[in-house]
Amino acid sequence: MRGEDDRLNASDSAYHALRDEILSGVLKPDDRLTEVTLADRLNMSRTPVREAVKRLLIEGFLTRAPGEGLRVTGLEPDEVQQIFQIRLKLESYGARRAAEHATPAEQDELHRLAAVMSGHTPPKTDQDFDTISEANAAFHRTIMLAAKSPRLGAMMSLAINLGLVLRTYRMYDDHDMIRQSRHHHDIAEAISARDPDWAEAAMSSHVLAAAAVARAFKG
Amino acid sequence: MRGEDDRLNASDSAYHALRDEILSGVLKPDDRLTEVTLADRLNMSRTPVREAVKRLLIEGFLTRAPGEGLRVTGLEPDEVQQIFQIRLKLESYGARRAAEHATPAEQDELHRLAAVMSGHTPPKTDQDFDTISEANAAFHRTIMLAAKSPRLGAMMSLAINLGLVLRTYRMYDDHDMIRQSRHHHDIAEAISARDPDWAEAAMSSHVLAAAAVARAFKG
DNA sequence: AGCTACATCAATGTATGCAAAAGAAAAGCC
DNA sequence: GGCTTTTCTTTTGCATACATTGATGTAGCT
Repeated sequence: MRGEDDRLNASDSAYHALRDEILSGVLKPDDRLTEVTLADRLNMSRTPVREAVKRLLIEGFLTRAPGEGLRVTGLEPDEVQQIFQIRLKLESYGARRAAEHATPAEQDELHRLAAVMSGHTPPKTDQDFDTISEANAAFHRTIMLAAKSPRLGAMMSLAINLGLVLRTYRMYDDHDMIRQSRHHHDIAEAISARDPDWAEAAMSSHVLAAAAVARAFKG
Repeated sequence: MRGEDDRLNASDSAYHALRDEILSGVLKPDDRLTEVTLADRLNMSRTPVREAVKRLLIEGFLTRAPGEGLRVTGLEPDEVQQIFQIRLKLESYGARRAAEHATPAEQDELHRLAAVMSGHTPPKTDQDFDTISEANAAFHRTIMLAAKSPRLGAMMSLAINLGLVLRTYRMYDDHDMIRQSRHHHDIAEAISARDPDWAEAAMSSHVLAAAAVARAFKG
């Protein structure tokens, strides 16, 4: 899943490149951008850049000033918590539905991913971090698929994109990551037990814990 | 807000045209489409159609079959209820935030819109229907604005688009519409009272009532 | 006859050129 | 000198041509 930018089409790689630059802070809030500028920077024509920009506009990462160009949307401190609130509601609903609709294969996959995560937790190397990060993303994606709701899927992918703002795992210390890993096991078990209430509560707890970490984090 | 298709750019009007055709059933689920076909039908080039299609893909109204073209996404009966569940969670959160952040002007606007609705309820003419429908949309949009959260706004606009599936007001009888109108007054009052719990509960009640109507509706 | 390889076609992806809208700056008018 | 008008520039919107990809079918070989 990494280093395959070549295999992606230009439109998608433009989208990811821009989003990463926004999230990582290379493009700072209130920076003025223009489609041609971006196309030059990414060595491609305006067309794919345009598509990427349009998507980022819809998702709220960019805003277009009428006659002036594009601006990176600033992220108020309060907004991080709002994003967690939205994820809380959508993901806990997703977990509930997953408990109702997950196939055996999906249940196994969730347990496997949870095991991968705990196997590398607490992380010792950057490699561990990458593995965990990927397994984490796959875990949540699998739950979304198991929820068997294309519409919810569309919403969640947006919310998860927003959630990427917090991909800075530097916020998490060892204790936090161990807890997070345990939560994933809880969620997988709740889904295997086909217990929607448990799955919803476990996911809520998981998201709220992450929100608390983010709230406590300074710097 | 009506009859101004001319003032919209091609890309947006393509989006609305296609979405309306999907929602109204002109384009039926599993219909096979192609970008050129659509461009011809709408008398424009592929470029704006492409943008519209991409957005509809993101929103889940269309899906792209790898080597085959585009398909209109079918709407399982269960999915209508799922959409209501999503709206329930997002809109009640929006109402909560609106109660915390609405300006006096926004509060007045909500009361005004609620009054417009009840003034035309129960509707006697198609004109009344249009007025109500518009005031209803404006009401929910105002709450979204009052919530003062661009990210939530992005999510809600997606959810509200999904909610358009239910714009068929034919489901509602007079009794339902009177109740709906009363709910809007409740919500406006809760927000004016700056009572987040009340606002959230009132909005939940409102959405769940609509979900119940949809569930009971056959044909 | 069955399989492989190549040709062909349909659909999407990308580049580029031109048109239109919106601001900003400069020139003319009062 | 201040205000209006015009033009120039910047940025986005749209169309068209070309490239690429993947599917289908057909011919040739075994």
